[in-house]
Amino acid sequence: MSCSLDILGDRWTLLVVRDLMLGRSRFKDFVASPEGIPTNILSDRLERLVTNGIAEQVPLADGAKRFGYRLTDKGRALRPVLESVRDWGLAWEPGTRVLMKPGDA
Amino acid sequence: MSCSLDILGDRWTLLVVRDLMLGRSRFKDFVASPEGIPTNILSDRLERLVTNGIAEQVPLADGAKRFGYRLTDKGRALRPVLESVRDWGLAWEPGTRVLMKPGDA
DNA sequence: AATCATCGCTTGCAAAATGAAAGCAAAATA
DNA sequence: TATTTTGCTTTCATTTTGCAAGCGATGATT
Repeated sequence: MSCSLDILGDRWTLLVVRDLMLGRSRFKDFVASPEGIPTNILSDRLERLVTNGIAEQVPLADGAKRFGYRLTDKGRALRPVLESVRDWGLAWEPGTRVLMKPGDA
Repeated sequence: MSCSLDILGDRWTLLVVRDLMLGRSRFKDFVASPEGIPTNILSDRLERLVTNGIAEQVPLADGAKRFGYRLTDKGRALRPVLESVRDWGLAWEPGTRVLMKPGDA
């Protein structure tokens, strides 16, 4: 648990993972999410996700020079964590709404 | 998710919840956990857990003047979160060991 | 081809959170 | 009563956060 929380234990990391799980892959998409992550934090979190093997960089389109981000298997394995956090919020925190639906990506 | 992470999204909160789930209730017990939480942080986290309705204070023994902490229903509802985080760590982070076993408390 | 807007960051800086250590009064223990 | 333990609080240096501005490279437009 402690090791997991060294990686996941902050306000932003799991939100980025959620966006990745929803299929978003580009910097601007993460920035556009309703929570409004600061760009320097996003840079740092993406870098950490990559170094921790949770996400990886991929070329965006054929021959494009930009890159996007995508979850690895290790990253996709976080789905139960995201779902349990979401479900707990829905059940116990009033005014919580769903951004990630059960069947996504 | 964002609302949940406002409460749970840091390195220590879920570790304290885990200790509570294991039945620990006293300040010194949380301090004695192997992760070594600083006492000022522990104070702050216990206070937040109480104000967020995840834990509550209870008299320790009959007529004692000390108080301990205990999970509320809302706090106990975090079990799936703890378990999914633990399971992910076990599966994907090498060198992770189990402190909280499936059948506890 | 030239211009312009967008993208994916980085930098600077103030404010907040963290962590180590020491201190301390009330409670428990001897 | 004397001593130790407990449950914190305080202090302060360091790190992290968050906002804003800036900036070169890419992509789109004309």
